[in-house]
Amino acid sequence: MEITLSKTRLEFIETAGRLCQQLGLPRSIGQIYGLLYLSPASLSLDDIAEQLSISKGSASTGTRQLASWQAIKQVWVPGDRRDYFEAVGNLRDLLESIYRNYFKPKLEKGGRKLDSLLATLEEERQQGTVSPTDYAFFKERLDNIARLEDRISSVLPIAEKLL
Amino acid sequence: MEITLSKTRLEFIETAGRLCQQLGLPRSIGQIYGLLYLSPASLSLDDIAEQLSISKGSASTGTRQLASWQAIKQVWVPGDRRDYFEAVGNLRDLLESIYRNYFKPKLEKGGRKLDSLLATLEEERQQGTVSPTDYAFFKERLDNIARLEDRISSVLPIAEKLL
DNA sequence: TTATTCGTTCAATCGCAATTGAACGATCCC
DNA sequence: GGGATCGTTCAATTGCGATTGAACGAATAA
Repeated sequence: MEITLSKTRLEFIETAGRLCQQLGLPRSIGQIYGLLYLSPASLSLDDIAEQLSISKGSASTGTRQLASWQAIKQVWVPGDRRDYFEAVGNLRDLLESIYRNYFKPKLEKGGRKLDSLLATLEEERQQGTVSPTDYAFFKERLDNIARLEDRISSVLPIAEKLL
Repeated sequence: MEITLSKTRLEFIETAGRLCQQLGLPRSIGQIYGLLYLSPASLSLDDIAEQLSISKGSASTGTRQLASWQAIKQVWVPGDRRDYFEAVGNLRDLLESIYRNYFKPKLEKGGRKLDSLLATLEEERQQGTVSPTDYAFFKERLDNIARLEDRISSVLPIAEKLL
């Protein structure tokens, strides 16, 4: 397959790559998604590696990551044993998937961590490791976080629906 | 000033540091905010550097960054020419500030980038660099992103208020 | 004035995670 | 069967950005 990327696609790929980088994700992942998002036809691993000038290893790792987030999907091309990929075009669904598979678990984990911190704090209070005034201060600040987390957890799904 | 950090504070600092790291921010910034958030008294630059075992340079850079986000504020201690810092306890306000100073500019910048991409696409269409079918495909996909961005821009402020 | 004590800056260093690329097993074709 | 073409893995490398620490200017104290 011999394709020259138009200027629009090149810029888009670059932007997507930088976006991922700023989010702390591998740049290649953004590039792969960007390439696929603006691809009328589905692409094989070798297509991706070639067009982006990245190693096949990176392409393999990146596509698997993206597929696990349901940002791209594997499509079967009859008569070809290669894996082909295409981007999930519905960004609304993608966002929903990211929330469910990424944010929500993180929030829940944060909540558990907070509970454990409050437990340690109680422990320290009983042992007298913290002064009563310090205890009161810590307790209030941790409770503040807990309250915010609860509100976020209840608002996010609503915001999701509003989209 | 000679303080021993309680277990609760130590764990909190560690957690805040890792949270920042996962968000692609310097770990030290999370640690500084964590330390200040659970500090009944305001702390000087040297206090921070010592308690966290980081260099004064890092402490200086980190505090300035956090102050620019209005996550911490400088407080004046009469008779002391050192800078003292304390965390802004109201996380609700902090979130609002982060949205206004960080997310919103990013969204606007993204919108401008998208406009420029659409412009190059039109250009390419006129030059005949892209086939009509490719053009249609690209156009639709880019428009999808634009629509999502618009919805996000209008929903986020609402979600903000719901918190 | 000189000597300290601040905070900041920035070149050098370091650490981490992304990326590479060769080796590998699996699958398909002949 | 053998050879070619897949995708995956993982140790080695690389690149980037966080961190350090010494140098610096400014402000204060002696």
